[in-house]
Amino acid sequence: MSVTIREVARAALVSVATVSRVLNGKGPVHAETERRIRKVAKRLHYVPHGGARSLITRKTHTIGVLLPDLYGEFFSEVIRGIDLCARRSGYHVVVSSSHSDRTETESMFRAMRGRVDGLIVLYPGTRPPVLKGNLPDGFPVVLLNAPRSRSFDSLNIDNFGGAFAMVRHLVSLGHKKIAFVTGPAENRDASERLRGYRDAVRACSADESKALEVPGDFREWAGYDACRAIRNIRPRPSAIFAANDAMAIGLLCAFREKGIRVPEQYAIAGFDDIPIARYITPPLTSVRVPISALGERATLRVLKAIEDGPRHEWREETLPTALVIRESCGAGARAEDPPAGGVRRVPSVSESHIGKNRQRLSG
Amino acid sequence: MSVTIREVARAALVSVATVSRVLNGKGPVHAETERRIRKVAKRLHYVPHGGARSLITRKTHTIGVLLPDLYGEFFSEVIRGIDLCARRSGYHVVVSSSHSDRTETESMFRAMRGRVDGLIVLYPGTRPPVLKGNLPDGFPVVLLNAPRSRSFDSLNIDNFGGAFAMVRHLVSLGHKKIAFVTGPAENRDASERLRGYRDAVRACSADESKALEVPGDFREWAGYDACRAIRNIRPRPSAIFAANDAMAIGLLCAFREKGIRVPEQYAIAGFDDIPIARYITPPLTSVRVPISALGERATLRVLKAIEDGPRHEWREETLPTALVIRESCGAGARAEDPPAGGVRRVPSVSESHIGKNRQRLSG
DNA sequence: CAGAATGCTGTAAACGATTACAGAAGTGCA
DNA sequence: TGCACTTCTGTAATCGTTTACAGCATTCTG
Repeated sequence: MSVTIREVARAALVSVATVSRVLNGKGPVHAETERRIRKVAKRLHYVPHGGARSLITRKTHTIGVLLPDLYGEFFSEVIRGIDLCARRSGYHVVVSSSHSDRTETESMFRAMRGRVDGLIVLYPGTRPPVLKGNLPDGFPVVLLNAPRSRSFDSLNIDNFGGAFAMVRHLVSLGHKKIAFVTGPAENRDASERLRGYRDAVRACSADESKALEVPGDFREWAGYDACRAIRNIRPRPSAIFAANDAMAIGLLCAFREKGIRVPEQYAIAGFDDIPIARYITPPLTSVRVPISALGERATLRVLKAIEDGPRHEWREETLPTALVIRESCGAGARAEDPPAGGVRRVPSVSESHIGKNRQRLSG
Repeated sequence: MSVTIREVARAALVSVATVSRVLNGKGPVHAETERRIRKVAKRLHYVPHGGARSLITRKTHTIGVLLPDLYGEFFSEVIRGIDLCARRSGYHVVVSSSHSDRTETESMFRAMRGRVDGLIVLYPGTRPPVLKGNLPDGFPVVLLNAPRSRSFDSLNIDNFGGAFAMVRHLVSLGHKKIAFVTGPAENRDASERLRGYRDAVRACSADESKALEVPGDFREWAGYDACRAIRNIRPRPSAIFAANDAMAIGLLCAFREKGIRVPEQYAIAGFDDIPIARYITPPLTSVRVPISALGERATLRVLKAIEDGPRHEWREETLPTALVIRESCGAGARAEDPPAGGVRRVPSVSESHIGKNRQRLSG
């Protein structure tokens, strides 16, 4: 069906070795022969078979990314970070997403064998998929968002610290009763943020109470829904910290419908600092998360693991988050926000690249 | 380095053929032998080499997706559609993203050879990358968002129709002067939406004027920025149609800061109907785009092309968009919006699955 | 009991590339 | 002319699988 190196060789009246040499630019080849081979290859639309090639070279120059079934901005942003970083080192990236259960993820590990040189794996929930046994021993893997492990590189975002800092900030504004809208129970980001909230409430001697914790699931409507539950809390909280921006936005929407003023009646804060956070009403106080930096760091580590081979040493790393204060919590620091059109991200290696070529397509 | 089928065979005291037969479940193998082989394979952490396997079977059971350097919700949503659909047919999906220039994209085509059975390609700009010559002849390819072509399957979203319908709607509300905030010039969605706007303005005999077209680039701050330009337009428009929701949100933000009321002073409409569109202030009138359906259709077509082989016939298809009317344009149809937590998407094959397993992770 | 059918296993040839090695042809030098 | 060296090219092994074919036991059938 598709043309092979052998057919090119035959048409150019040379051996496959010579064709290979020309196409890879190694070994001396007569100029005239080279010209002829290139012409034939182009005419026949010859494209080398990557699988066959990597079989013998034992290199795919590709790294794989395994993601759970997630959505939203995070997805594209982390892949962007990975992609840009990998490309700088001449690597391709393949992504496989939407793995909801263990079996699926494990089958994906196996499918990656022989197709990638290393793997970046974003942990889906609390239960880790089985890595050993589904990958060759010593295969380079970087775990994102994973509990600490002795046998793999791992990389985390400081969800705990971000949540802690936000609560401390709210307390510093005079809030004593701070409600918290949680994320989904099985989600690690969510549970770390909850932990940060709880520890900070205790540390800052704000009011502790299970009644202040309202269940959510990271989606807009969960925040919208939480409105009712929050208004029933007695004594009444003065601030609400949502475990992510989407829920904070849902909450704002519900308050507006009820005629409740933010931040006058309730201070509201989110987490993630998604791009629109500063454009909504009122601009949302949030915690900035270095998503594309996460992708970059992960890539650097997996490339290093590939380079180091079996002598690679596993490490754990945590990326810091940062408070972004806007009007929704009443601190009204609109001036601190970078000007429209300016930098609105944490500095990162790719900062200068961002916004140069990327385009928004249908949202 | 990593264990091969030969080592498993040696350790289990059988031939490679028998190991292969056991692991693929074909051919009769003595129960005792099978047990032994499985045990050894597990003990040695044997994972078959996908490249080698597909070399001989001529099947990768994988489809590739090539995306330009884009971001936002669209990215994850289209991949989701593809992934779910592919999985139902037992296919894996690999994505390669962030290709900004032609050379890069073409090198990616070549890298995919021998690693995927078919390709879904989202067109980056107006200039198509060269497909022939970078892929074997007759390779199954589905083009997304591409100009009509005789030699490939192609799939489009009805940007033109959506924009047209929105303008007609605004006119029906009594607006005569409708400003339009454009997307980036090289973007095809953007230019189709602009074309829809222009044609509709003419068809509905609203006021035509180049002055009503304000340049944008699909990002929030472009909408924010457009505020100034729009306020300088004389005579003053009464409605503003932004080429996507992100810009509409930026615009809303700028108006709020200036104390300008929406929809009283300006009616505003967006395009895409991103999830938060209904949660902002005021809820945003928009055009719903069947993103994941786009992914699904594309997958079905590429799978069909793979199945059909050389006898496959190329087709072109356009997916409809739909008006979603909310408060930002003054038609105040809040009641038409589905209730919070309910279905908020166009029906699609995967509708029932959505929201079951997906999780939002850090935004 | 002969011959066929069945069940299990091994040998070896692919798949499409890369590359070590060797050989052929040409050149330079004594 | 003979030898070494360079330049170019071809042969064949190799990567890790799958699978057609063959071979050997064993069981069935008439």
